[in-house]
Amino acid sequence: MTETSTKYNSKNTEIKWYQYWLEHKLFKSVPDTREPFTIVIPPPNVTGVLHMGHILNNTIQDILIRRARMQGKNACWVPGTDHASIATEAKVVNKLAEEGIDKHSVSREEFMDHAWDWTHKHGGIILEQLKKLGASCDWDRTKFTLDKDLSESVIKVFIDLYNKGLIYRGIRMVNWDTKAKTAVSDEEVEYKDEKSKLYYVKYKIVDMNEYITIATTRPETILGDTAVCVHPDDSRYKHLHGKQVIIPLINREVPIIIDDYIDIEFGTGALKVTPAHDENDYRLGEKHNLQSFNVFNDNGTMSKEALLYENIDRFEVRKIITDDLDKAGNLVKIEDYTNRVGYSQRTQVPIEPKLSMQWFLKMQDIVKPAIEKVNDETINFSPKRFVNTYNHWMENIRDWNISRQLWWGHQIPAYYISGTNDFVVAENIETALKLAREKNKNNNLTINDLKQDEDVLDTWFSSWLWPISVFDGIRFPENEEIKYYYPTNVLATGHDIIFFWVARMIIAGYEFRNEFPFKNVYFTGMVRDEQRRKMSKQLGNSPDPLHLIDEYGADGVRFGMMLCSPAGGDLLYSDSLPEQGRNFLNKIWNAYRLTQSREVDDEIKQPEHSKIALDWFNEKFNEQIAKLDELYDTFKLSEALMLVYKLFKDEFSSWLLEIVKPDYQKPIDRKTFTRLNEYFEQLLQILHPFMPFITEELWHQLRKRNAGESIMISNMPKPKPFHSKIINNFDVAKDIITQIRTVRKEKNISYKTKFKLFYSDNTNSFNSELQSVIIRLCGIENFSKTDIKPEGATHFVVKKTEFFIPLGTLIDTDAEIKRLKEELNYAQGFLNSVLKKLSNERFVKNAPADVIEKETMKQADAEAKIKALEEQILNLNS
RNA sequence: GAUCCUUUAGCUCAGUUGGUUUAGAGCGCUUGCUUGACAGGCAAGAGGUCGGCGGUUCAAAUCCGCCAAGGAUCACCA
Repeated sequence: MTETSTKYNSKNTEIKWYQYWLEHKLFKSVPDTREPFTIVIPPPNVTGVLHMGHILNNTIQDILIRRARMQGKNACWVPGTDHASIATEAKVVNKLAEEGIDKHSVSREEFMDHAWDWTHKHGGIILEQLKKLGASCDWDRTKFTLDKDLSESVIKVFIDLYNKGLIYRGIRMVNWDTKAKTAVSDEEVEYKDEKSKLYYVKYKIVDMNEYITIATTRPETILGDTAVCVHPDDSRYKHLHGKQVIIPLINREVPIIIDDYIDIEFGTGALKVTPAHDENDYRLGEKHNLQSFNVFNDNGTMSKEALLYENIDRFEVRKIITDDLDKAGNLVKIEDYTNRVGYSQRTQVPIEPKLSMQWFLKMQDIVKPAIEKVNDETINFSPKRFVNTYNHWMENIRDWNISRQLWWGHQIPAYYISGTNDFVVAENIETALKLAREKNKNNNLTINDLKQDEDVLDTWFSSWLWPISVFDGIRFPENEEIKYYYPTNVLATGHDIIFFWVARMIIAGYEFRNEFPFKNVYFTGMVRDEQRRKMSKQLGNSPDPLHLIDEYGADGVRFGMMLCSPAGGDLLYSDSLPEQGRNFLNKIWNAYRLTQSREVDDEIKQPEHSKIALDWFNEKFNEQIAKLDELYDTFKLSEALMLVYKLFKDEFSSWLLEIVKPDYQKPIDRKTFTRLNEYFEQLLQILHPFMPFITEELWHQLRKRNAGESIMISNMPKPKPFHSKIINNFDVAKDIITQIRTVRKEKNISYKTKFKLFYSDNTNSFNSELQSVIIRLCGIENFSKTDIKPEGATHFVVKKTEFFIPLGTLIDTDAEIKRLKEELNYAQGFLNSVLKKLSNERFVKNAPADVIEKETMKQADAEAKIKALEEQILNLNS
């Protein structure tokens, strides 16, 4: 990039400064005497790649951490990844399958080797990608949920909860993923509306020449039926109470049971009962002591117990059995029907409800502090409305199925002694042996008599400890790091994982440290396309983030993502967003070029207009950064960025720079130059959290810096008292200037043509100090007060002051009158609304004094303005 | 089905405990401006009966009720 280039080139700059930051270890944090500011990254899937959601989420975290660092806090952002049991195992299984290897033909150890190979090869790419975004994580702290220390923490917690009696093992109806061949939690099931069929099938009654017809969406489960259920009050079936029916095709005799769970109105009012494959049927089965046949294999094909169609897929069987039922004369009819089908979030196959032995965590009691501390705002949610969602889930929480029938993950530390119900829980096999010998009072037991549970723990069972375990606070609760960094300050994450993560981390925080894991939770929205569709691979509507960074610069992308991203609200992405960011980068770059483009002359005196403008900007800046702090503190980051953007673009570039700019090729005075640079530097500082690269680049160009110095550890400007009066005065000048510009435009007068400006000020309200600024920006050759209203002049009124620009023949009197009349109209309308209030007795009686005073002042101002306008119109008419 | 949220300019959103001008911003749009930091720019401008109806109040985008549309979460009947 050359000094004279009119365009900012982000690419080289970004590589250079990220290198510099790493070299000088500027992201590194170690405990010291400063106040800590901690963020733990929501760990992405180790095999994942960066998508737009990550960009948004991590930009937010980087903004918060960079600001804290510049405020002098000891900022620590801990990066890392999670092992994503199901997703990663699926990928490894697929890879093995491609090589012709079946998972079950290799040992657990061999499989784990393959999985680690895969992880080392493909894992952590996402962290490298975050560096391109400018993420200022302390990379030396990078953690992985399967690291030794984190794994030990998970096992320790399992044992602890087991010993407290909160973890139990039991047969339950679980959500079975037939592709991953594991149970998944309720939260991992997505329901979708689906067009399906309702099949009406008749079952013969034993010893009667009669049939009972049931309706089902899943005819393949008929093979597992062990009863037909009717409502006790259903008159259609009263005569069948106590009878047996024959299951078609397999001719099994099962009872007709009676239960008021039945909805008489639905279908035929008769329900087939399949206790092994439906949650409600399971309950009926328990209540009525029914048999249970598991008609599916783990992979979703029919099992031996089905008696028919063994090893054929469940959806294939649905078609076959429909035909067979038809042939056998049992199919009555088929209707179209819409119902909701659960799909596995990970593999997108339909969930099969299945009875199986799983490990559960009792939730009822351990959620209590987590509910309380969110509701009393010990933990602050932004936006607040997510507290409702949180409460709803927490108050209806069900026990958490924490076991997964997988190998990739933390193997459950339970050791079976003999059979399946005799086991001990211990952190290793040696301790397990000791416990087993004690438990069975049998010192002859050896390690060979023990067999560890095959299953692993849910990935979230390790990530819920993340804010604690990354500082090793589970294994060593009193270590310096956990005591210094915990609790953390902010968690920034998508609202879609409020239950998976946020809620469970809060639970873990209180359970294991008796303290909240983070003070604030910032929920981001979803990134969608312009039609509000979610970004997805299938639609191909998601841009490649790295490509965007390449094209618009990381700073540009960060700007684009933040500008339109209200907390919790969805972000509708379009390329115009990073484009705006890139344009702004260019603006900053060129503003810098302007400030440095002139020779500095110590001899020339500072012009008055420059001094006035600089003084004004000083006040404006202080006013704005006070607002900025407020916006940060309430997590209104989009608004914070907008404020900085406007401050730089409008106030600094368009007003200040235009005023202090010396004439073409003339030098600039020393005083102005110095102050400009001071303000420029401060602007770079407040811009830095949002756009770290360009600000670092220009901060270094601005002055010679020592090796290792960086804007990212400079002191963030603090709000100072400011004078609103100076700001308000300047606003009047802006108003006048805008009016003059409008005159030029309407009359088509070139900016090169100079003209005279007069004002008539009976009320002495015009602050003539600002004359020099107006002259500077408006090409005025003479600006003076007059008592005689000039002929052939255009008019405007600002506040109570009338202004005249004599334009001689350029004046179109009729148009002038028309414009003034419109203005008069508005002023009169306004005055009326004020008078209406003031003439209302009850208003005058009830409203507070200051409100009435304001209204009275509005009245006076409006009347003065109307008077001025009326006079002008009168003059033009005469 | 239950609970909750949203509805303000063409689009995305601000708008504090009701009262500083008959509502603001960014983008988009319209018009004008090429020697001057930047056309990836500058300047000026148009555009809204604050979803609808009713109520409370001296005063409602703001509080309350009903209705309508959209969305979210949870649950789920075969």
